[in-house]
Amino acid sequence: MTRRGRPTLRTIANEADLAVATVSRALSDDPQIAPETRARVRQIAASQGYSPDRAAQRLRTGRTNVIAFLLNPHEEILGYGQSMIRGLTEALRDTSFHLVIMPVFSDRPTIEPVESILRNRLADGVIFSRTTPDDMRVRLLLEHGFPFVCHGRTELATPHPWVDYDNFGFAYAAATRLIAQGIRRPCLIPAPDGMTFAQHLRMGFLRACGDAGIAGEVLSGISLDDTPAAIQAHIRGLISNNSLPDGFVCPGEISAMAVHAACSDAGHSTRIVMKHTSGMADIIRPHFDSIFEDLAEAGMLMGRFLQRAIAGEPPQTLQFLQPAAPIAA
Amino acid sequence: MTRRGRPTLRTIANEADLAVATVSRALSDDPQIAPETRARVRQIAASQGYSPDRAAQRLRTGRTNVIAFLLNPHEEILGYGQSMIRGLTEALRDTSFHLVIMPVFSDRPTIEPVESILRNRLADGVIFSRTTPDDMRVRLLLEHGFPFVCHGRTELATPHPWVDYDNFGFAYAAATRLIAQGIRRPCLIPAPDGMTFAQHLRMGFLRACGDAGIAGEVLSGISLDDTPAAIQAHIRGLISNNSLPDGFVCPGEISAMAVHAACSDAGHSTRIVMKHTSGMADIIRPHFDSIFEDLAEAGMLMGRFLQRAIAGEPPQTLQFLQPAAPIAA
DNA sequence: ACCCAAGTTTGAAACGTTATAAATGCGATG
DNA sequence: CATCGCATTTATAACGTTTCAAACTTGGGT
Repeated sequence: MTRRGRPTLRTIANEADLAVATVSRALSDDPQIAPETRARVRQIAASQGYSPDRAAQRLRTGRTNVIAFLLNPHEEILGYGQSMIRGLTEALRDTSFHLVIMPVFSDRPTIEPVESILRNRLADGVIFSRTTPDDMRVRLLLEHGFPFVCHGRTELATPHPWVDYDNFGFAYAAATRLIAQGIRRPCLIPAPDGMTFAQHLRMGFLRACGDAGIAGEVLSGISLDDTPAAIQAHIRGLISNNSLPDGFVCPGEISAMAVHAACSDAGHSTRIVMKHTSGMADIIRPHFDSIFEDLAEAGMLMGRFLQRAIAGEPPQTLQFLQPAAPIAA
Repeated sequence: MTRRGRPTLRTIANEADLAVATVSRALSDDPQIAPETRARVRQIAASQGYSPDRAAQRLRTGRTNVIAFLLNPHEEILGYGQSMIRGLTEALRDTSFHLVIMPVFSDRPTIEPVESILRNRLADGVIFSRTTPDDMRVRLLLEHGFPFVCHGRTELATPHPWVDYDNFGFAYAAATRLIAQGIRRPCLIPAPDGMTFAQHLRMGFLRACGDAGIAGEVLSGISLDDTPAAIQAHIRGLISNNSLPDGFVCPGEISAMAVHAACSDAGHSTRIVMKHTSGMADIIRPHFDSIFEDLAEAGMLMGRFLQRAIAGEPPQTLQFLQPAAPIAA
C-alpha cells in the first residue's frame, strides 16, 4: 500500500487489532503493556519481518544510532584504519549502531568534522585519534557534553574517555633492548610533533637512555608521518653525513623497513626495535625485535566505551591504557 | 524552542515571512519560485547556519544519502579496506553522501548484509568486493534494481557496473618475467577458490607458462586468504618435501614476504614477482619485482560510478578494467 | 449499586521535510 | 468590466515513529 509494502507499525497494528501506539510500546517491552500482548505483537512483527525505520526513529527521538569514526584517509601507520575498524565493527556487532566513516581531509582543519557532527547531529558519539595534549576536538565535545572516546590522552583537567597504548613503555623497552645489545648511539624516529604520544615516545626513549647513562638522539626533520621515501632519503643523508646511529627505535613497521632498506642499500647493518600493528613482524626479513600494538583491541575497547558513555556512564571508568608487551625476539 | 534551537525550515520561513513549503522549494532551486526569493531564502538560510535534517529528508523521500561499503574486516590483502576507503571518501567528498561501513562477518553468509540493506533501505547504493562468477549478491541486487558497483567481474548475462583489476595481465606479466629470468618451475599462489579473479590469475599464469612451453604449477592447499603463518608453513612443507618451485607469482605483498621468509630461513633463494597494493614495495629487502594495483583509484572509481548508477545511468558505461602496469624492477 | 484504583489500551501531536493540489495576485485580453 | 492566463506562493497531507495524557476496562471494597 505505501511503497512496496514494507511492514510498519501500522501493518502490525492492523493484524493484531491494536493501536499503533500499543504496538510501539509492546515492541519496546513497556511493562505497562500486558505480557501476553507483548508476546503476541512480537510474534506478529517477526512473522511480517518487521524492523523499525531508522529514519523515523531518528527523526522522532533525535537518536541517530550512528557512531562516527574520524579517519584520516592518508594515515601513514600501516593498517591503522583497517585494524581499528575491525575492532569497532566487532564492538558494534549485534547492536543497533551503524559505523559511519567521516574523513578528515588533511587540507582542512581537524575540527571541522566534529563541528559538523555536532551541528547536524550526525551521530550519537564519535571516535578519533591523533590526540594532542590540548585537543580542540576534545574541548569542543566536552563543552557540548557530547559522547566520544579518543585514541590517545590529553592533558586537559576534565576527565574524559580514552584508550591509549603505553608508548612510553614501548620506547623505554625498545631503547633498553638496543642498549643491552651494545648499541651506543641509539636514536628514535619520532612521531609527528604535537601528538601527545610523540611526547610519550620521546620520554620513554630518553629515560631509558638516561638510566643507562647513554646519550640518545631523537631524529629531527623527519617523523612517522613522512612517506617511506622521505624516511629513506633522510637516512641516506645521515649516512653520507657519516652520522648514522647504530640503533633505531621505530614506532611503526613502515619506518622500520624504510630505515633498514636505506641502511642495507648502503652496506650498513643496523639494529632496529620496532612497534608493529599489522601482525606482519613474523615475515619481515631480516627479523627485527618488535612489540605488537593491538589496534583491533583498541578499536573494540573504544567501541564498547563509547556505548557506555552514550548510556551516561561517567568517564573515569572509561579509560584504558594498553600495556606494552615484552619484546618479541 | 524545539530542542536546542537548531535552525529548520520553519525558522527560516519565519524570518523570511514565507511559508515552509516555499522555503523548501527555494532551497532546492525550484524554478517556480521567483529568483529573488530564492536568493533571499538562501541568504537567510546561510546566516542561520541551516542544514537540512537528514532523518527528515530520508523519512520523507526514501533517499538515505548513504553509500554502504561491505567490508570483510578480516580481509587479508594488506591495506585493502584502507585504500578502498580512501578512494571512496575522496569520491564522496563534497557530496551529500555518507559512507557507512557494513561488516561482512566471516561466520555468516555473504548475502546477509545485502539483504538487510534491501529490506531496511539502509543505503542508496552499495559497494563490495570478493566477487564470484555467479555472485548471489549481484543477482539479488539486479533483481531489485538496486544500485551497486562491485570490485571484480561476474559471468552473469545481465550487464552491471563493476571495477576490476586486470589480474590476468598481472599474472601473465609476472610469470613471463620469471621465465625470462631463467625460472623453469614457476608457481602461483592462488587467490581463494570461487572468486572470479582467482580464475583470471590462474589463466594469466598458465597462459604465460604455456606460451613459453613450460609447466607452471598452481599451488594447492593454500591461498591468499590464509595467514602468513599458514603460508610459511606450507612453503616449509614444500622444502622438506624437496619440491620447492624456483619462482613465485605472489598476488599480494604479504604472501610474497611470507614465501620469502620461509625460503630464506631454510637457506633457499628464490625469485618472486609480487602484486602490491600498499605502496611499500620500495622498502622490502631484498627487492622484489612488483606491480602496483591502485586500490585507492579503484575505490574512487567505484564511488563515482555508484553515484552515476544511482542517478540512473545505464550500466554499460559504468565498467572499468584497471590495466596492469609494467613490472617495476 | 457505586466508586476507586490498578491494569491496559488508545488518540493525538510532534519530529522536519517534500509533493500535490489549490489558492492568490495581477496584468492583459475579450 | 468580467475573465483568462500566468507567475508565484501556500495549505495540507503525508513519511513511521514515540510520547503524553486521557480513556477505557476490570475487580474489589464500601
